[in-house]
Amino acid sequence: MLGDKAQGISLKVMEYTYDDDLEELCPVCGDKVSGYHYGLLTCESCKGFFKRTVQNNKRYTCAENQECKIDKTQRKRCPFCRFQKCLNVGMRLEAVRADRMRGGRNKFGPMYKRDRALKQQKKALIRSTGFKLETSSTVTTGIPSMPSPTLQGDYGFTGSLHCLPPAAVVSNKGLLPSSPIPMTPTDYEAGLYGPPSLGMAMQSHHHTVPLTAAQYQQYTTAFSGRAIKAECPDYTTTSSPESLAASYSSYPDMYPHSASPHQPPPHSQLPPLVLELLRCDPDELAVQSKIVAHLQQEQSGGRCRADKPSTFSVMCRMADQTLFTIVEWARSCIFFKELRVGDQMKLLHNCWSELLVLDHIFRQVQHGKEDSLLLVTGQEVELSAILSQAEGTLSGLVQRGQELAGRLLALQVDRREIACLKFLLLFNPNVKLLENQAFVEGVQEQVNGALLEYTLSGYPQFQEKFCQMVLHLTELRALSTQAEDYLCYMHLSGEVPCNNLLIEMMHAKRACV
DNA sequence: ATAGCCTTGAAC
DNA sequence: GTTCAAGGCTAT
Repeated sequence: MLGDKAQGISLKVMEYTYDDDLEELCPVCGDKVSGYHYGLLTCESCKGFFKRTVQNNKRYTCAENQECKIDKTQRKRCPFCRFQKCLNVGMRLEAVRADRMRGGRNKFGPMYKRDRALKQQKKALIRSTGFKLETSSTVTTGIPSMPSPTLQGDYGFTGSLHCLPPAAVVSNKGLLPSSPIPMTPTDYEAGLYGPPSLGMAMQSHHHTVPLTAAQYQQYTTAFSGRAIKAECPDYTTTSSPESLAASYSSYPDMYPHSASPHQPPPHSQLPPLVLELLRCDPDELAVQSKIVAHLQQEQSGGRCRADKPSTFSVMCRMADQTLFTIVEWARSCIFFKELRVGDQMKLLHNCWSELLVLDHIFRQVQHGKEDSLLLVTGQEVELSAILSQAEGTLSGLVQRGQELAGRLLALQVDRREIACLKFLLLFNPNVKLLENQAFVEGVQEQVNGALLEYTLSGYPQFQEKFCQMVLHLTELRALSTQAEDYLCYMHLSGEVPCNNLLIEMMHAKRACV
């Protein structure tokens, strides 16, 4: 068997053997793989199913618990769970063409090629060592790892993430749908390649199905057990102020914030714009589940270089994935999606680190514990563990973040306000060379107005709240600049994992300043 | 609606 | 010219 393989390789020279790929099983249903489809190797039927679903904008419901087993024999039974699984394993909506153009190649081509090369490499390594990579520790990395007994359990993605502390998995919105991704028995690693780069994500806007907010919600809903959409009126993405006003009068308060004991203002006090911005927010559990799934795949597949990735590199990958969800969020946002791609990129290049830091900070606000961090994966890590092992600059950054989180917690900043702050960071009128400067300024003003109105009516006992929050944005910006500098330094020292959207953003930003 | 097979066409 | 991942077609 091993001999046959080796011969196959030598005969086919260095060209990858297509048959090797086809040996794999479809990550959705376990059927025979027929090639790369919409981002990864899948079978013909799941390819067709995914295409039909996206093209025809189908909406399914699950008659059970949204956790139906999907295999070759049962895949027809629950299209909801099948589609959920398609998304969870990483099939890409963007690869379904909006214009239905046939033939040709898309932007995923190089990714497929890279994935093939990686698989090939890995197979060669397995052949030469006789082991599966997961159990071999022959290859080491130049990256100094920072092992810590307290951290290993939390950071180690080597096992499944069953080690998630229950408290961390439970959020204010419900439960994470059991184990995010049951990996197939084969060492499936379609998630190895990272998310498409920003350029790619942006370009795909022109040629593929743009992710509208409504679709986004539909898809994110598919991830989580909890349906946002089911709880709120279904209006289209370009809702008029009237329809907004009409719908929010009967709106349930779907975003209770858990961080503070303060009762958030009733929904009747929400300015329509605040409500709309809130609606753009992705479901945090959906995001969490997606990122966990991705990291898990990366971990199980990408073990070529190190058998225990360093804490820093794991953090980078988390941040990288978070950044990808932030880009996705922006792309689906009201106002933002009206902009030309050039402006979108300029705005994102300007504020990516601020959004990333705000995301982290608000997670800590919701977490509400001074002495531990809640990661985007839902894992909880003792602050002392981080501070004791992280190098000085990183410790400083973490602490500075904790201080800011503490101040926002004291301010009782709620989810609605964060939704506004994100827009204020995104629509920064100081960004140079914008094609549509006036529009960006207009959005900034509108959001400012809505936020002010919201804080005044929602927290009348606290007239200063708006000013305080905006002041904190200054500290947030300073913090994110410091974080960027640190990332740059680490990048130059060669300690940041490659193919990283973080680095791409950093370069893009530095190039245009 | 599903899934196997067919056609198409940009990248190589 | 070849590849192979898109979309299309059509029995089941």
